[in-house]
Amino acid sequence: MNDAAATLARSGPTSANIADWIRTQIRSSRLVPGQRLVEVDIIRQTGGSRFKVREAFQRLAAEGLVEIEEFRGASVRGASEDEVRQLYQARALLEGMCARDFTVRAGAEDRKKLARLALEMEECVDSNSPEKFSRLNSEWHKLLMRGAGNAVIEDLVKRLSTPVHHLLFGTFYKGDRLREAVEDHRLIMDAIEAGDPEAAEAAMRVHVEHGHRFLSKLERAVHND
Amino acid sequence: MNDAAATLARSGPTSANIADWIRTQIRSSRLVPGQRLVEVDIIRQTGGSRFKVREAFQRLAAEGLVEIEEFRGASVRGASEDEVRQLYQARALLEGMCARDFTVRAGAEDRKKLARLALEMEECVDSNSPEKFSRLNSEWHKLLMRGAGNAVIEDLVKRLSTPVHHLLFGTFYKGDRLREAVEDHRLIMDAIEAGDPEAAEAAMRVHVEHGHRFLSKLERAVHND
DNA sequence: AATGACAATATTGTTGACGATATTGTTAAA
DNA sequence: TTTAACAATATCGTCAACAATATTGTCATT
Repeated sequence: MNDAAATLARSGPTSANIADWIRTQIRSSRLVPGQRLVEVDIIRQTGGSRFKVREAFQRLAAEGLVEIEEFRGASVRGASEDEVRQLYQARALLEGMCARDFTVRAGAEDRKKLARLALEMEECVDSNSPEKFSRLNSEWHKLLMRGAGNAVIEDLVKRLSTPVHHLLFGTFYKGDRLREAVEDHRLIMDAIEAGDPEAAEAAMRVHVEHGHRFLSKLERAVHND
Repeated sequence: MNDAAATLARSGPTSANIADWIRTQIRSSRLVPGQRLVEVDIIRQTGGSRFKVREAFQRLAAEGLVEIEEFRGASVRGASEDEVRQLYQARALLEGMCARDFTVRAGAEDRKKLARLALEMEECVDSNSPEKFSRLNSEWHKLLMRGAGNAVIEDLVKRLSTPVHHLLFGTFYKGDRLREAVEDHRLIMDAIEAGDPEAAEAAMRVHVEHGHRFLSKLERAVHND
């Protein structure tokens, strides 16, 4: 039994576990922006103590995911359209840099793994399995950043991504978007394999910008319900 | 009396105040990497309650500024050479983008303010006042990002900067570095005033990279003591 | 029925006490 | 003198009770 499991067994989830749980709820839009996070509810659903729940709130507040008001507790913070734009611009720059670095610096194993992930994702389009695609996609982006030797950037991008991913879950991934993403990935992989860092960076920027556009369209569609 | 002051008066500093205080201590290297942050000490020095101090720790941990180990509490987290490299690369990209956006989007007042700040900083070189220079410099960078309409990026860059600024304080700012920075700023201002966003972005990247080199030199010098 | 004052409840903020763990100091044996 | 075992202290993690505030419900008045 590892440490985490041991801790879990003797005294319920840790504050980090609870924070993760909340993050997941937000990403899957079981918790929507503006919604209040009542301590007792979280306690019931996670089994954590009140103290740990509050610690989790603090961490999430520092990440900008929730907002804490005096005597009103924590609530899910939504991002405005302009904030989303800035976040995606930042991502485009940072991931673009990673694509460039990966082209130059990555080891042989990471290159192979990245190619294999891309292939698996292509298969997901045919078999129409958006959840698997979503998971592989996260893996792919993470591997690209870490393989480029930029773990700090990876962490940063993760933080940037959380507050806007509440729409990109499960059934929302339609066939068109999947095909577009696969096409983008192929361009990036080609550039990497050709050893062309400039092209890899440019292609990655385009890819992230595509994601932004797709999200904007989605939000407009939801808004016009 | 504003809200913050009122709160302060009736019940001591808030957890955000304490977090700020700790951040300042770290930046001014009164707290150095590896050093443990003993709760009682912080309580004595800030007047906050233990609960609030711990909340502050959680926030700082989420920002990556301190590390929390079980039963050993919080300690200041130092950045490795490679982490510093990644942080500066991210800054170069993000601030470069802001310089570009400022050139295109900034209002007339912000442009004027930015130019005035740059002038004041030039005077600081002659009068040899590094603390004032440092303050104005922060102002200048902040204004550039906010004037570009990228407040989220500004916040992000602030977080990126904190863990590495412990050396760039007070007397470390030598005349050479000041002159170099002023020269960089002048190039950036020229590009902005000429309405050349590409040049502004490029000049800003160079400027940040200069800052990185300077810091590296400093660390090597300190290390060889 | 609509509105405002007031009470009841729900929720959060704060404090203090207690147990758990790490760190330091002490002593005795090799 | 050095080291290992043990005790003492310092520090941290957790919890439960209480205080402060917000929210909701009720009732009388218009």
